[in-house]
Amino acid sequence: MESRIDRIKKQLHAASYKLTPQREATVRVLLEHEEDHLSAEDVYLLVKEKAPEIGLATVYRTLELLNELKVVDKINFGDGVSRYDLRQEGAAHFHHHLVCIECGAVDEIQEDLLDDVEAIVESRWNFKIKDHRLTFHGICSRCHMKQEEEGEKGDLEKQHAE
Amino acid sequence: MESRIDRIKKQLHAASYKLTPQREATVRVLLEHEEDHLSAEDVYLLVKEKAPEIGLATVYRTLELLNELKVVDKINFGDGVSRYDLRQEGAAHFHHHLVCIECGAVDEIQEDLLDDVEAIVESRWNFKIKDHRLTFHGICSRCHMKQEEEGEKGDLEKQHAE
DNA sequence: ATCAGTGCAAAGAATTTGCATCTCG
DNA sequence: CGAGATGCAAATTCTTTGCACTGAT
Repeated sequence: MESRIDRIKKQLHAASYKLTPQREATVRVLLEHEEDHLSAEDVYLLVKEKAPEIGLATVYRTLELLNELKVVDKINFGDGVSRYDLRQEGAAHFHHHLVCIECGAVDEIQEDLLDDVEAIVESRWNFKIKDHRLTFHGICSRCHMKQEEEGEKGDLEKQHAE
Repeated sequence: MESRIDRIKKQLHAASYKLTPQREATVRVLLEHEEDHLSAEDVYLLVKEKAPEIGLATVYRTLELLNELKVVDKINFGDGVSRYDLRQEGAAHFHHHLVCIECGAVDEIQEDLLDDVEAIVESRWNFKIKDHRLTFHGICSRCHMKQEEEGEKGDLEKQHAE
């Protein structure tokens, strides 16, 4: 069976780029941290564990390249750094994110859910959609549960607190 | 009738901030360029026309403040700079954007359209949504039309081109 | 008089670029 | 071999911060 990395290799070759050890190491890190929304610096530190000679500039150049090839998507959650997220194989569109405003966790939604909305936008605004970015900001299930626990405690403590 | 700027003034005061001339000038620029997705630098240059002594740092500080007060939303279209978009008065959620990958134009969608999707996300992922960011990337109606015109020309020119 | 707000310049952080050197195809 | 890729350091770009000063209440 053809591995994920082999297919990425082919994509590089198809666009006449070389598969250098540095690029391979970078891709492997991305594959091993698929759900982690790594920044360039994060990727750099992880790649460095296996290929210590690599430079940060190379990581930036590789991520930029992978972004062009649509192997990764560059995303920005508003915290000053770009993050790089592997695109699901065969996914027509980019997946969505749930950003928790309490704990900062970022979860992924692979389901598209936007078909209806996109149909409306395409027809009503006459806009040919090629891709999308959808992020929800709110309270994740974990923080939600935590708050409920504290809420129970809070009921008892209310008399003492300010 | 109470003006938009008066209401922003009240919001500032409610949070015990002053509406200084610099802040007022900044807000006015935002009001006058409501659809323009200005960067901090853009705002700075525009404010400078009316209040030449203002410093860039003050603009950054004001925009940050307005962002905290939810008067503006800070957005990022992936071009390295943050942009600041006035929130519609009374809008529960942030509006959406259409970014044209041909000409770079950014149009706004004030309609929410996400009610159904949000209901699904809230129940299926148990995530309490507080806000969202939705951007579509594609070809805007203007570029679309332009391309069709060129397409017609193209049919005639095809024999000559590479 | 106080204290938030300001302007300026310097600092900081993220990313890009120039260039000599190396290496994949 | 030779174009493309790399590593390093310097340069850029965007944004934040320190600090002395100003201006309202």
